Amino acid sequence: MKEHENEFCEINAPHEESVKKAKAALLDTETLYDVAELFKIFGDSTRTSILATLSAGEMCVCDIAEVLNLSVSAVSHQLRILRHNKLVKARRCGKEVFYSLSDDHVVKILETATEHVKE
Amino acid sequence: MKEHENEFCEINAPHEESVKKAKAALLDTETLYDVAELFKIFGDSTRTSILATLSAGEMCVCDIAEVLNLSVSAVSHQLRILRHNKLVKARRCGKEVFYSLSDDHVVKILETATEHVKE
DNA sequence: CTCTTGCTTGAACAACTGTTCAACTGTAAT
DNA sequence: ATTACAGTTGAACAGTTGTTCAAGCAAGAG
Repeated sequence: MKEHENEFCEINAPHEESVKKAKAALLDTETLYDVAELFKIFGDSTRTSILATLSAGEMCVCDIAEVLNLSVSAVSHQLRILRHNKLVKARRCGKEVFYSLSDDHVVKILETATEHVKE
Repeated sequence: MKEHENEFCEINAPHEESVKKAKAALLDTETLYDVAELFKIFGDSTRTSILATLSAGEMCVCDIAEVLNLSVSAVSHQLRILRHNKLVKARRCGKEVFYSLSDDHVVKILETATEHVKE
């Protein structure tokens, strides 16, 4: 990110205009970073599986692990990430902790992507 | 993924039903994997930046690098990934290679996520 | 209190990812 | 043919990520 100062396309002017336009239209770095960060959360099949499972309704950690054939620890670790990113919310009830989707957006995003994948 | 065979919630029946229901409603593993795979592509700020840049129109590698202040090599590597996942398409014109979004879906997905991030 | 169960957490480790660097290909101009 | 430029590619490296394991915490039962 430092030694390409002189690497302009030296061919023609149209490029300069194009570059200028693109730079102006570009979202701010922070927003792009946040968007990528959001996608990163969805970019793991364990997490998407957990989210898909929770779209059927509230469920405790142990049952999620059972449904997905994962260790309780692995599920808990991923739920922590989902929790911190406000994609799921937790509700303690005695010894159990029930998790559910914190937002309808989540379902929508998943559905859209699923459609896209299925073509 | 092997020593949690006996880790059922041993409290009550409702859980069993819940588990059964969730298992039935769950998308097949392959679809979930593909969805996660798609999100993984979007889950890197360099790639989302490239896609956002290309949403302004066709552009050559050198110019993308210029807009985003990245090395040509780094951009090329990421474009390769985007190309293989059919998110962008390439068009050679003399010495230059122009890239563009291969699908309006891409823009839509990015826009939706951006809205979500901006709350 | 102690014991058990449901869940969480930190450390360790392996697997993966993105960038850089250097070498290379393809195209056009001299 | 030689040179220059636009872009690609493979290897190497550092940084990140997800799982497992073991230890711990919280809450109800005895």
